Amino acid sequence: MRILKDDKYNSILRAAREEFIGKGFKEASMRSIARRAGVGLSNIYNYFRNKDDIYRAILEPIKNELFAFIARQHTEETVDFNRLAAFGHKEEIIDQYIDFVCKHREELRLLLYRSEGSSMEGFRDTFADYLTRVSHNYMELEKKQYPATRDISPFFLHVMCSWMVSVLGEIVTHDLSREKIREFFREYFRFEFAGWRELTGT
Amino acid sequence: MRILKDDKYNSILRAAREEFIGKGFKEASMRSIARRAGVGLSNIYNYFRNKDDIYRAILEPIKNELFAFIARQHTEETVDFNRLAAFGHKEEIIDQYIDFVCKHREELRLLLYRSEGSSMEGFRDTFADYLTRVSHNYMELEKKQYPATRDISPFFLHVMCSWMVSVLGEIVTHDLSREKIREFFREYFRFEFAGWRELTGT
Amino acid sequence: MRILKDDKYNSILRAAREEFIGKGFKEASMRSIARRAGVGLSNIYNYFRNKDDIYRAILEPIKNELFAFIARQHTEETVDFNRLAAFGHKEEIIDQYIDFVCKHREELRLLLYRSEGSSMEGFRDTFADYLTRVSHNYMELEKKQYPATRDISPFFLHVMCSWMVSVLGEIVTHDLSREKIREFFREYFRFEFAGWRELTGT
Amino acid sequence: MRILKDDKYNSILRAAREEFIGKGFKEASMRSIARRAGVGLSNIYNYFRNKDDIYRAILEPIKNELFAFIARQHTEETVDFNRLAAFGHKEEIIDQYIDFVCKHREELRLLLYRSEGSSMEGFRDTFADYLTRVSHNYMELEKKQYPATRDISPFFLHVMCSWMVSVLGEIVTHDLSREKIREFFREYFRFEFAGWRELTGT
DNA sequence: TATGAATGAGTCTTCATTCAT
DNA sequence: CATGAATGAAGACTCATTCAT
Repeated sequence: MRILKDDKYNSILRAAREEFIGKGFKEASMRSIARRAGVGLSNIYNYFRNKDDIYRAILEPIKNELFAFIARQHTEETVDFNRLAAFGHKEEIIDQYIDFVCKHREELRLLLYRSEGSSMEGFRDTFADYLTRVSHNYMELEKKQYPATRDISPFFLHVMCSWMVSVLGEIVTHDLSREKIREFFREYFRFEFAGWRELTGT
Repeated sequence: MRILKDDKYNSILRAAREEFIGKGFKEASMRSIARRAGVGLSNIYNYFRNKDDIYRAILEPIKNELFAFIARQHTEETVDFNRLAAFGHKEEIIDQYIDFVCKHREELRLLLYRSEGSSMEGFRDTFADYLTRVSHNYMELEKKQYPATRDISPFFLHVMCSWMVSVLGEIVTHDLSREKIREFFREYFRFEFAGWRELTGT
Repeated sequence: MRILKDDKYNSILRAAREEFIGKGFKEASMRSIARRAGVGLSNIYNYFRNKDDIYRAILEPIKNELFAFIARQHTEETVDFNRLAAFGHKEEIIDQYIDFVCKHREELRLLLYRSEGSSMEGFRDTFADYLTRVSHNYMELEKKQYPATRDISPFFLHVMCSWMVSVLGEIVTHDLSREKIREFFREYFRFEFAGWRELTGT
Repeated sequence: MRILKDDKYNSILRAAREEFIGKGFKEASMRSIARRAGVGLSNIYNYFRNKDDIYRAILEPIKNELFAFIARQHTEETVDFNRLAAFGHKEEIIDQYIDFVCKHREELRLLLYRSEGSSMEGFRDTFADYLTRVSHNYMELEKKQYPATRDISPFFLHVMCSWMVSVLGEIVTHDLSREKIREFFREYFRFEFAGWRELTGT
């Protein structure tokens, strides 16, 4: 029974994933999910409360993983003026990121662009806000160490972060090889670092 | 009759605008538009062919204006190595842009993020591609004049342009005052210019 | 004005003919007719009372011509025992018939098979009944002259006549050359005549 | 539940039958069927996929029975030159046929004349073609045994078969008693047989 | 746990016709 | 004579969810 239950649960989840990825949240249909999963439509409601519940069950883990990854980058090391540059060159970190992105390309696309109508709608903003908060903290710390660092406006910081989000969006939208992504990141970090120095005067 | 007709036409358009802005294309309902406009549902179809037709009637002008604005920036002046910087500082141009953005904030948000299901879906990409094409041409010209200019990868250029799109998105999403926007642009252009010089080696 | 009016009248008629032939009565749409005719939709109602009115304007003449043709065959000559056979061989009559059929193939198809919903629906029956009545009269006369002629049941007569209708239907449905039609009639008359003699004992 | 389900299923089917018979396929409305059946409109779609599906559920069995009957007549006996005549006189076979026709009068009328718009449209042709094919095979066999048999044109054969179809149509259209039908068949077979001999020279 | 039945509001679009001008 | 606007009902079908069993 336990096993059977898990089986169904998972097959519903798998079916829903396919359906959502294929059609986006709004267009996805419970009927169709049930059909794909080989489960009675109403039986789905024994496993999930509603459509949105399934959606979250699929995307929340990825969202958490993503957030956790970001958090880790900004906490596990001591603040370092050259961190940003360093970050750009630390291949292992980039590799982890690329791994993650490639593994969840489709879910991320879903999350970023096709969540309208669900409780995850506005994820782009949520994510950008999260990045902004984290970055802001980071900059505060940095400023304590290097008081000469010039301020940048909160909104610009926000736009920078939403840029990162859109960068993520572009990557998952285009089918780039890992090598291409790595190349891109190199350009990206050089570009960003230069701009950053210009603004902060460091 | 003429006047009456225009009245209804406009009230339908206004009602539809509100509805679309409030719910996005997919969620907007013809019934609701009719109710808002104080018009018989079927009568709408004497003015517009279908839902999408109304949608386009609202957004196509804005889209065209936007594209025209971009095109104008890239054609009416001779190629100039310092153009980008110059562009960044030409207050009048920025002012025009800000005017436009502030005037059509809501429509642009609609266009960028809530057009799924309509014939305008994928506008973010369409716009980014358009920018990419225009920018690519511009860089070709520049390279002819300054052969030393280093190449940047097409994908990076694409990401840069999709950044501009997301910048636009951020601006219309947050309720910034004109002054805030202007401030932002100043930072933006300095940042971008610095990054650009780093990459192109100029 | 008169001329102008006739122009419109005729162009509506022509447009309607195309529409009806293309879609049948039910599926044909007034809007579409108006569009084809280059006439305002509501203006049609200045020339015709309603959809059905147009339909009749197109098909009644053909129907009348057809009925008149039948009537002529059965009245203009004195009753003659060998008439049927004779009829079968009188090439000129057959030719007239073929002319008529070929000229109005499409209208006849419309009339016979696609009039559902109009006041002409049930034309197959109407026509068969008409033929039955005419034939019945004819047989009465014949019986007066040749009292030995055996009776055939009214229903059989009716079926015979509805056969003629379906023969007409088959001809207009298949794109037969005039020669093929003529050949067919020869077989048809021989067959029919033989059967007829068997039943009437003549 | 099983019983309940069957109840609803059948009441939908019954309601649909009435509706279709009353209005023909095109004019029948799902709303109206639901009303007649005392069922929620959308609930119908738990039993049938769509309008056409219901239509087929009603008519396919009758169609199959009809085709099967024809096939049986033409296969279960050895070819026999006098078969046709024999067929005409074999009362039991005619009786079966009459039974079938009387039992499904209304469905047959529906099938033959009011199926436009459904997947059964063109049944008259389908049926006539089927008869033609079967008859053609039969004649081939006969010709092998009696090489002297003269040919008749394919189109004439086709018309003969479509005559049978229209005979069927006439029978189901008029409310004849079984006795009347039987009488009619006697005449019909004598007539047909005589014509046939005339043409084939046998 | 599983199911099939049920619900009721919802979708966009088309229709023939009438009315006021 | 001509028009565009207006009407109101109708079309088939889908939706996420709940209920009884």
